[in-house]
Amino acid sequence: MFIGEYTYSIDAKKRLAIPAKFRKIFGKKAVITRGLDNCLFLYSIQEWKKLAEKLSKLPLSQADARGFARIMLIGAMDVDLDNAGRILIPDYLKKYSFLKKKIIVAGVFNRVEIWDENKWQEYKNKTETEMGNIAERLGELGV
Amino acid sequence: MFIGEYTYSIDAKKRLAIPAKFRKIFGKKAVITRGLDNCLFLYSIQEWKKLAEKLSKLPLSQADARGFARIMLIGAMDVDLDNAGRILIPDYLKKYSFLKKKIIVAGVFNRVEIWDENKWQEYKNKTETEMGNIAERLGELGV
DNA sequence: GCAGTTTGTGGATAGATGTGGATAAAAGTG
DNA sequence: CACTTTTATCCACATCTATCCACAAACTGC
Repeated sequence: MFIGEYTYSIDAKKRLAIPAKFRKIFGKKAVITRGLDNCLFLYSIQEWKKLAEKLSKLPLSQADARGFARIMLIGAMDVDLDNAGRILIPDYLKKYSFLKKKIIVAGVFNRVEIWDENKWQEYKNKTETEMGNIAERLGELGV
Repeated sequence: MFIGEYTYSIDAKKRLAIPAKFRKIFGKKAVITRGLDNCLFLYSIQEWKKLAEKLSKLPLSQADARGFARIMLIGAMDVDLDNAGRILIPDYLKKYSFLKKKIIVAGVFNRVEIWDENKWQEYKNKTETEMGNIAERLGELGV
């Protein structure tokens, strides 16, 4: 599915390009929503339906599950891709993810993540140090 | 699977040749990712799928697992081999691995490693001096 | 050794891609 | 209702990329 890291910038008309490789999967429409760690998630329509189904089945009684589902569902918005494969990001999502000008667009399996460049660097540094040794983890996975 | 050490250079169009022997295994496509010690790993599609499958089973809700999967997956990129068996290396991976002009391409079991020549020499020197110690450890392991 | 094949390397060219702007339609405002 | 502001659709174009093709060097089997 989606794979790879790309750098784009939001232009004067607030448009953000999606990598050509990803466009072919999305088609003309996609769903954007609040992600984790202050990034945004972009799903294809099919994937979004699957995810929404799962989220709706989370037990209403559990506060944390309910919160998780809320974040994902309430923030969601359907977006169109223009002829050049660009999308418009709603203001409230732009605020949520601190998007400025330089943006990282990254494929992670069944979703695309959208990060402000600074936030991405921050996250990557933090995670790489916390993660300790990649080699050990790979070992645990039997790779 | 992959065996041997080869030297190539990145040409003016940023293309890096893959040894003919390896091409037959890869076919037309491969997946390149951040490796260890500032080298890059090149996997065949089948091998990558195995690895990705394991990563995909890590729970999305746990921050550290999420981080690990992100770093591994977002660092990855699918690459095409042209008719002459050459690939294009994304800029962010070139930076990560300090690739300049002269490149070492080496087969290591189920993956191919890509090193900048200088980094490779550095690593080899370091490792060879530690070799004595490593040998002792292997002895402890009964090898 | 030699003819034919494979391999590494370089370049040409058409098409795709990223980015910006022009214009038209829609929505908001006094 | 007139006017401004925003949004959507379309077009322009420089740059990048994929795909071919060329060719010398190395290798192959005979």
